[in-house]
Amino acid sequence: MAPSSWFDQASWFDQASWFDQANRAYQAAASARPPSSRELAYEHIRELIVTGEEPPGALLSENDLALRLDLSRTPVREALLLLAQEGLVEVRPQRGSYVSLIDPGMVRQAQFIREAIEVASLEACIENWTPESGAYVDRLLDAQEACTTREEFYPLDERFHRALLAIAGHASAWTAVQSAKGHLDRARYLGLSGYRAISEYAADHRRVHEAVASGDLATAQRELRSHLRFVLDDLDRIQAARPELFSIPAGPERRRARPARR
Amino acid sequence: MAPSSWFDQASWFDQASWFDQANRAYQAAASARPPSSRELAYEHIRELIVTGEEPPGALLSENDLALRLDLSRTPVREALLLLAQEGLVEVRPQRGSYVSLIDPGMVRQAQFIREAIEVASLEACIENWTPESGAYVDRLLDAQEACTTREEFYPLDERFHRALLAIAGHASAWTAVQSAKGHLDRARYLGLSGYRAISEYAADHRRVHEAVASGDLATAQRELRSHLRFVLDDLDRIQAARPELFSIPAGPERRRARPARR
DNA sequence: ATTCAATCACTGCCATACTAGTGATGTCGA
DNA sequence: TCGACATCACTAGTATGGCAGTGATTGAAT
Repeated sequence: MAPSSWFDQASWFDQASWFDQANRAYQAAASARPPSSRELAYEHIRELIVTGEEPPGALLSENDLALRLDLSRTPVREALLLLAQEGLVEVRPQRGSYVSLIDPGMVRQAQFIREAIEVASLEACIENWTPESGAYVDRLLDAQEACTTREEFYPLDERFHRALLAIAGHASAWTAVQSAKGHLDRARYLGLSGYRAISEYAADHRRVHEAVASGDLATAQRELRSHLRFVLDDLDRIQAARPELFSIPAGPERRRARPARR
Repeated sequence: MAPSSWFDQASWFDQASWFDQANRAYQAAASARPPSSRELAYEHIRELIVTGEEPPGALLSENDLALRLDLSRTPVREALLLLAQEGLVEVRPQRGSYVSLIDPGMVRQAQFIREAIEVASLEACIENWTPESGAYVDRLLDAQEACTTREEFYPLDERFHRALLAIAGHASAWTAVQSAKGHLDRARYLGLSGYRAISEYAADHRRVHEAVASGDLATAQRELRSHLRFVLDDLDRIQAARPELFSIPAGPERRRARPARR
């Protein structure tokens, strides 16, 4: 196998004739110009949050982040603003910006939105199904089944779900899914040790794929729905294990030690 | 009738015992502190765009807006950033910020997302249905049927859809709906003279209400779906009538005359 | 008349300075 | 010992200035 051949962006777009124009344009625009400081800050901070490196409740000081990223406060601040709109950061005026505590209600909402969009897209997905898209997804699933670590699997997982939307012609709905997904991914990273094996997720994907390929809408919807809902099981376990990360019991706590005076 | 008694925010929240905590908290936080300059700028500019006062393609200069709103560029800039993420503004680095041209694909996506979320919420809506919520919606519909102008109707329309989500326990999904709704509302404002009368929209609402109240999920879904899809018909008519507002044919044009030199 | 390069007014991007608000800490008085 | 209060370090919010990129205008050269 040559795993990188269908893994890298170029081949993805070469083969992806059904990928809609909006997505191409977005990629083109993004690659034409070096990423702005704001984009760098956004990506960096989002990564910190989603992977749990900055856990829920942690203080995200504009000044501190600006120093760490070697930027001025302005782009950092704008990144935090976007993350706040996404719900991953809570800005308390004149007090501080914090990594949002995990609000179980919020996660369920995110789950609801994601499920609503992805399940609803299956109908168009089946209509637009072609041998090419089938072959693409098939290769994606082969790769997933060969994965052993989450780090390998997660990008492919994301690509699978994104591909279904793209095939349905709703690629730009991915933005909405993604902003919901931030909350879900954060829960997944915390529930890491994996109550459910990667192989099972891949098997879920395979079942959805087969149902879509055979035009069985009801089965596809059922399989996708149950696949997406596993996150919620994780959620309960995580909350039982680490209640301090959740918003119900307590307010945010200061995590970072106060820096020494100059 | 005492129209203002169920129209104002206070009574809405007093009666809305099923309204979720997130929403209360949001309202409380919003009312506790006077709105920030950024929020003012955001609301103001969004209003300009959605109502069509600044038509698609219009230049929105940070400097110009800052002068008009008597603010510094920072809050204006941040408002534009949020609007850009929402898709209502297109920022072209070093060139200018423009009111997004109406992208029919984008509107369809917004429609798809909105429909997916609202239709999916009906199931929980029926489960959670109570006499109180029924009575609230009923009064809302009475008020809608008494409306004669769009200005009266639109807020009530929004409240109806929001109430269905709230009853379903998915009130916070409204955020996602709303950001999609910006695009749809813009289309509605342009298609103004109303190919479809307000009374018909109100009648749609009534049918959805009755189906939900009687627990007829399938009918409720069908009615809501067709109700939401009428926007798309408008869309085609508007595009035929005013193609210059759409993104397919041409690039953005300068609308504002260049100011005289000093 | 046409081409092409210099110019320039304008843009958004980023850095920096200043402000007002907040809450913990330390101090003073009972 | 304990409580009220002044202080102060730190926060995000806002204002402003300098920058580099962009594209239309201009005017000279062909």
